[in-house]
Amino acid sequence: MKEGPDIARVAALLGDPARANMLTVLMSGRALTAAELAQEAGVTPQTASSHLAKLESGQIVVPRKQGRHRYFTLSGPDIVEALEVLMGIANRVGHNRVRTGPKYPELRKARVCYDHLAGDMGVALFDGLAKRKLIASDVNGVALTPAGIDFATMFGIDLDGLRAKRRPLCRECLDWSARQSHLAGSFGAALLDRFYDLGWARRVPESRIVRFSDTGEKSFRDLINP
Amino acid sequence: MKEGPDIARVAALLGDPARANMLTVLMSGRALTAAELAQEAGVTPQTASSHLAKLESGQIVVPRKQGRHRYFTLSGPDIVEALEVLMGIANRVGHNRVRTGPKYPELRKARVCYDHLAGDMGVALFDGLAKRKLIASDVNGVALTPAGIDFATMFGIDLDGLRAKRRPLCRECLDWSARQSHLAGSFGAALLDRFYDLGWARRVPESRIVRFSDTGEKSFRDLINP
DNA sequence: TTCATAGTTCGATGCTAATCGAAGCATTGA
DNA sequence: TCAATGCTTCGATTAGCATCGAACTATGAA
Repeated sequence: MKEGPDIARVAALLGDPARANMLTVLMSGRALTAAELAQEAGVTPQTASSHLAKLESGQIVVPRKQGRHRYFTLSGPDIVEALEVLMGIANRVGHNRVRTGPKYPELRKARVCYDHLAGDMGVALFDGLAKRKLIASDVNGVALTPAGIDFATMFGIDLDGLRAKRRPLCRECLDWSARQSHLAGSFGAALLDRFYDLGWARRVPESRIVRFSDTGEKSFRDLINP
Repeated sequence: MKEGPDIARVAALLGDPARANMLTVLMSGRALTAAELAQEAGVTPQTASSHLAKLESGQIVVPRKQGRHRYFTLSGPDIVEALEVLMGIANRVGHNRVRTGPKYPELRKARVCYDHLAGDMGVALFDGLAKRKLIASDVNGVALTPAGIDFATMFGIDLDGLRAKRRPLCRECLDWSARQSHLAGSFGAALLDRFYDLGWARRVPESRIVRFSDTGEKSFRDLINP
């Protein structure tokens, strides 16, 4: 008997097309109902129920009841990270499900990864913050520098409020499409919320795509490369 | 039909106990034969052959023939990263295969992750280098600072030789046991080789455990926290 | 040349898991 | 109170996959 973590059990939970579809759509960070997940997965509610029971038992998703609705979310950012890494591998080895249309390039450009910005613009954000020395390495991956703290305050982000949460301010997340890192963590999430608030970007409904306006993208570029 | 990378196919490849055992042992960075992998996986050579064919077809492992032996290695560092992330999840959700004995704590303390140091000491290494400002964030995660370049030279590492290789000098790798990052990349690998050369540490045969001598561990602690 | 070893292929077996129709339970709205 | 909706459970069906004994192929040593 081998010792250590049983990765086969976790991987097997992710390794079914229906469950993978559910988890992928949950990467948007939004809670979804069992019926919605069934539809996204392309299976009947009975089948979806069976899959969700497995995911819940394996602590991959967390349920929450509200009347007769049952909402599900991913159980932690490590699930998002696993899915991103697996997407990167699938992309490299050519296991892609391709449908002609504009959405795929848009997903690569800017999308939500759980609650923060991913895609080429997410990577550019990370790069720009590092180049401006607003973030730097530490044992948790990345942390805000003193200059970064000033910047956050000037940019309208309540750092004290973020620190009150039980999650790291900054965390590095591997971006499958760019094969580089973007910024996760509560600060990363707050930045994306701020872009929404400023009107620079908005979520495309029923999708993980984040669409920047022309002026929003210009402001974004100015922010990371003044 | 959903567009994008087909993570279910990749995850399914990892989601079989026999295949997961093979991949885990390949995380040591060494090439292993089909017979060795069969033994590690606890299956017959026929079964191992079948599994290896799937892993090869899915570009998870790369084969190399040498006489009548067929050696296998992991196809890239992203596979290592995927396995580490899955181990982290398995650890968090309690999917552990536990065997009483000394090895598990030793695996957590110091082990090889493909070709670099992982475990608590790997995380301490990362932390120490960051605190000494020898590494810093950049778009690829981490990079050597100018002070870090000086340090590497003084420590006996041929950076020019490393740069000649087609892989990043520094890369961040999530450590499942510590839930923090350790240092991968060619520089990370060179550091571990240097620890071996200096006699500070050695590989435990047939295992991923890296065992530091008492004086070696003291030198290591002095290095990261002078 | 012959024998031993490494590894693969073939075919059979058995098990697991995904699927859904039918039925049932819990909750909400009329 | 009753009907509608969301969701789960039950049971049957089917497909896929892991397993290994037997046989085969390729390579190396005697």
